[in-house]
Amino acid sequence: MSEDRRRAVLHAIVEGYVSTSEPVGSKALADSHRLGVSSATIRNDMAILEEEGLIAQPHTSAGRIPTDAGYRSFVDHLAASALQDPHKRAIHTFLSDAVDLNDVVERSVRLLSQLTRQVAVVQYPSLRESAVRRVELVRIGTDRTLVVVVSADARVEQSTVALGIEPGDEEFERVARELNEASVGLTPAPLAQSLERWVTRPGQVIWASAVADAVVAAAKGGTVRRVVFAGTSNLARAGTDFESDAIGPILEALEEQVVLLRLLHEMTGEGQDIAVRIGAETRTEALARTSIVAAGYGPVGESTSLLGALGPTRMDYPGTMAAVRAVARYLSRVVENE
Amino acid sequence: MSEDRRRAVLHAIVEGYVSTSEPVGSKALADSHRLGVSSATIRNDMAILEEEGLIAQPHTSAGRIPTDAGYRSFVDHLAASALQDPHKRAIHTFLSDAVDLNDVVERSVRLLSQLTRQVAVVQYPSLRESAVRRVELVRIGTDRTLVVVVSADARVEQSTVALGIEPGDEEFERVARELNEASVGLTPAPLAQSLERWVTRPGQVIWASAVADAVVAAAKGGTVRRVVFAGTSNLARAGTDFESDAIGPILEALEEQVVLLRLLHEMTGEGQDIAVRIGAETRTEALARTSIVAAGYGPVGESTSLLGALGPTRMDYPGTMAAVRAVARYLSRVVENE
DNA sequence: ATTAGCACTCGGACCCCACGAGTGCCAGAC
DNA sequence: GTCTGGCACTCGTGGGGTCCGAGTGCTAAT
Repeated sequence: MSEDRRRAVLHAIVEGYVSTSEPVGSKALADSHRLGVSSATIRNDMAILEEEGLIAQPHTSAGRIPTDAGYRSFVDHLAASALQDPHKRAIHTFLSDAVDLNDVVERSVRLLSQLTRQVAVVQYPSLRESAVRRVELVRIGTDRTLVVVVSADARVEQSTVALGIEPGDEEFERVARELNEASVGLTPAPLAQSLERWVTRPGQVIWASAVADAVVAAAKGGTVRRVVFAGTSNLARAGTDFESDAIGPILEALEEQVVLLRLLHEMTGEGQDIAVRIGAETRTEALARTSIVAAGYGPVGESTSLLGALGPTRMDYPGTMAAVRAVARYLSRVVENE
Repeated sequence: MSEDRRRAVLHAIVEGYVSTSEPVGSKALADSHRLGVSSATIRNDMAILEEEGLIAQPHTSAGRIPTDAGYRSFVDHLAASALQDPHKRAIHTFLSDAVDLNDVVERSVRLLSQLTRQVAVVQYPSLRESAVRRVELVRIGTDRTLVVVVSADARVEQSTVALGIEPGDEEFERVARELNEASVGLTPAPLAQSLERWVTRPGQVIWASAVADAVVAAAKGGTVRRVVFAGTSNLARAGTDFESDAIGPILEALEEQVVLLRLLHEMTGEGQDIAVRIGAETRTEALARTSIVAAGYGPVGESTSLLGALGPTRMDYPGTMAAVRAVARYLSRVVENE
């Protein structure tokens, strides 16, 4: 059956093009990849692959390069490959002595960018719902206050609130105390109810609701779901065939966190443990020549946050996927324990 | 005296080259810049400027471009120019509704990158010494704890500490209470003494010193002095004459925060309100073709933190300096009030 | 179904040359 | 002494033409 060989040819083309970044011809394939057939046969297969839209030739007298669809077929028929041992060790030593959540995320993103030699992206984890441990009000100026919420799972959220009026010190202290009494030990849902009651108490100060809203928001953990990235220099590395005018839009898209977030979010709706978007599949003008490999991570069962790697369409998919998978797995474990 | 005119010629060359990114010739200068002299005279001046090492020609039959020394002379003889009004308004609207310190820094760095159309860099502010308002211990796992220090000036620092043993709940609560008693209301210096006494109390638990160290460190505000940047896409913008292989090293240098920190630090040791490093003056291989404009900011009198803009040597120095100065000033005021 | 052979295509490298921007210098004017 | 007009010279850029060879598609043979 030539079906299998055609797939082998496609694989060989992808691998060849990825490693050399030059179109690969039928002769080169016949020589190096010991497929057991002659170049003429390969040419026939190539003609079919081209008809199917999986490969293309930049110009008549050149070899073939994979199309987006070609890469797609390649990754779809890829068996999960394991990460190399030295890399595994790197993950361990790199992440094991992180001091807090920020640090974990920061280290992860750097690590991932080094392993993949691509741009790495890590979304801050959304920890699961947990009870409020303490609420702290700190006065700023005369009519504003900082609200700090410490949750039982060691998260600290803060935000500032404008009070509208200038409460006396005594009133301020009293409200802070009452607020704690109404909040401590509660998870978001009951917390919201409890504070609702607290705010509507007869004689309650008018700035209570502003503060209560801030506490609820902080407890939901949800301020903004930030994304950090690292390894942008890999975009300009020799071997990535980006022109300098192609790099600009990519960097813009990265800084435009909204775009990334939307994209990552779309990608995990799909159920698999790891998702790949190739070229135009990103449906983003600036990223038309890039691919993204993303995986979810988080406590077992609910992988609620995302991380991934972004690089040229012509990337090492197996290696990148292995690295992303490995880091996601490790990070899940870390988040679990925190 | 031709001295003045030579300087005018240099200025004109810098301005011309900055705006067109093409070497400027004597004829073009005579025509456009109405210096009142003919191209021949300008040629003579150019010959002298070239001897002085302020300008150079890429090849024999091309115009002149400024050397690093030329730019240096240009900025040294620059009168401080004011920022355009619309930009001033932009600063105000952009920064006025930031919610917390993180947000302020984040917004500042974006703003600065937009104003200058360069890569903007902002170092996190080091707030002045202030008293500890509250210390919170939150248990993580069995033998680790999160230490949260809230200071009177609305800063929140956190770090995790390994305890070495697994204290009982009751012991844990007691230590937390005592720790607060020994800490609240103190500024770093007396705090250190107080905690020293506390740790050496007879019968004190052995993990007290680890926690105390963390509190002192947090109170000093000093964890890590992070640097954030934005606008990296400006490096690849059309008009910056960076090749894509020049961009890589620059991005690397940016991610390598150490390099930036050292550089920024060097720059403010010099006393002026604003410092400029041009090309090779950065003494950093990767940044040989870039310039940095930096200013300190912080509470009046002590501008302890830094921000700046980084771009190609061929940058708009007056505009960039005005923007950096303006943002630094505004940020100082914000930090002052927080 | 595979292979050997062959004519054909076309992009890239190379060379050559003309063009013109820009220079340096000199002799003359103010 | 300073500036200017003029002129010969330099050299990088870009257009046009040619050659080369990698790689192809097709056909006939196995």
